[in-house]
Amino acid sequence: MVSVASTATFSSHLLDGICQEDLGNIFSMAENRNVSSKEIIVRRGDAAENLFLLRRGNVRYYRTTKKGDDIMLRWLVPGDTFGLGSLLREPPPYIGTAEALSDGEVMVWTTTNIRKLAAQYPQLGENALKIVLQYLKNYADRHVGLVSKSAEDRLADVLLILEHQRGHLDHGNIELKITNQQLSSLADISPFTASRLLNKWQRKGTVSKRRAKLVIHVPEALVTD
Amino acid sequence: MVSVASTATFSSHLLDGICQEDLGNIFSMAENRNVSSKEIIVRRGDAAENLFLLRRGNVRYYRTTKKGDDIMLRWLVPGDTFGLGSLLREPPPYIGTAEALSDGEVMVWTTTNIRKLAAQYPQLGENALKIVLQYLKNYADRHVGLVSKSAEDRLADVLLILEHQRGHLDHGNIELKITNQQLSSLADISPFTASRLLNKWQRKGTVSKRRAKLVIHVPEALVTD
DNA sequence: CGGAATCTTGAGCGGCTTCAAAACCTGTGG
DNA sequence: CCACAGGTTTTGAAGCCGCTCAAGATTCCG
Repeated sequence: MVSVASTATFSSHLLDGICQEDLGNIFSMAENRNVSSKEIIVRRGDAAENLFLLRRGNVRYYRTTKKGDDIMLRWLVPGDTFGLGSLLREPPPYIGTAEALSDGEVMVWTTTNIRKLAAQYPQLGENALKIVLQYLKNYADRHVGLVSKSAEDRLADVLLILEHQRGHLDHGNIELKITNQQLSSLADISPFTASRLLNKWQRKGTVSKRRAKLVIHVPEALVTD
Repeated sequence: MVSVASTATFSSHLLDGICQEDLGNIFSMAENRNVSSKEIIVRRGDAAENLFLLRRGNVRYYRTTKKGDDIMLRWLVPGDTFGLGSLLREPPPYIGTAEALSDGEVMVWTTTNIRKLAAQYPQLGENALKIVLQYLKNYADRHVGLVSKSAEDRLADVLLILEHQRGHLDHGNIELKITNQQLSSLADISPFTASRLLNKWQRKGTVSKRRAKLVIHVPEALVTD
């Protein structure tokens, strides 16, 4: 079957420690859905009735302030999970809105199905808890950075995280499709400051930045700690 | 038995939906420990080998920046839980440091014991996930506030949260034992700004603030949304 | 080629922080 | 009972980091 072949190379922390057979069963309960660029996948405030596993493409998970500004809570890459509230008996609202940034694919489980699976495979619940705790740590880090680091350091941190998420293939030089606007939203700075900083680094040869295209040449130069 | 009597009036989201009998079993696996003011209960970075349930007293959960400033991640009240990483097979490090702010009591489970219990009572694991997701939402809220609201609005939010945590008995006028320093650390502002704002509110009769003593007279006046 | 999105650059400014110094509270021990 | 020491709070003045705003340049794509 096609799905078996495609799952062979696929990894997600949600499925850590689950054997091939069980995976088949778990996948069979999911719907595979294609999403197109700019599509809203879930909306903040709606009940988390689905669990999503991103398989292809990028998704931004964000909230909008009363003033109308977007704050990106998370830049999602293949293997990432969202909608974990769906594992609870009474799913709480989604914390943010998920928007596809490119065409992509997601696996989708309903609350009912994922809860059945979690009962059958306790590892699933454990993985979910692990992922949420990881998210929690990420928030704490970001928060500490926001009140104690400079705009420059925060943007540098974001770049390193993005590179890391891409699964640092041999040493930088991966092209990321991301705008200054989006970078600034991840670093909690203004797009203008982001532009100035990226240019500074570009002049030093640390990065290349062109319209929605970022390449990190010398990640080491961005390490601040 | 003393413990039965004392548990009767006790509630924590960690134990939601668990019947009296099972509670007895769960409690019997815990150690009851007294903590004294200023005692460090867990330290950031150590493996989360224990699950804690606060029964009496207050605890601050915080991190320290490289510059040496403390950032309070959370103000813990009776019923609150920390060290949820202990539920995982390989406990991750504690995200912050927990320090008792007064004499108090905690229940403590070891990883081994709490995992046995979670296997026996799936509700425990579900509650844990629910709590962590709640924490996640709190972080998102705080983060959005930090980048989009004024210092004044953030401090007002903190005051309302503290009041809410105290289980808003009929309408304000509860005395909270908290310093300006601690308030400012929760609101992500400087102690000087906190002092100025609290004085302003005091002049209007909204709050009373004396050395480490806060009373909120008119919570409504603090609502910003 | 036209138009929309993205990025750049400069100048001005503003909300908080920082720093210093003093006043104030509160528990303690002589 | 008083005085002292520690922690807490106040107040003012100065400064700065990064935001805001405006205008234009650039890139991409249909």
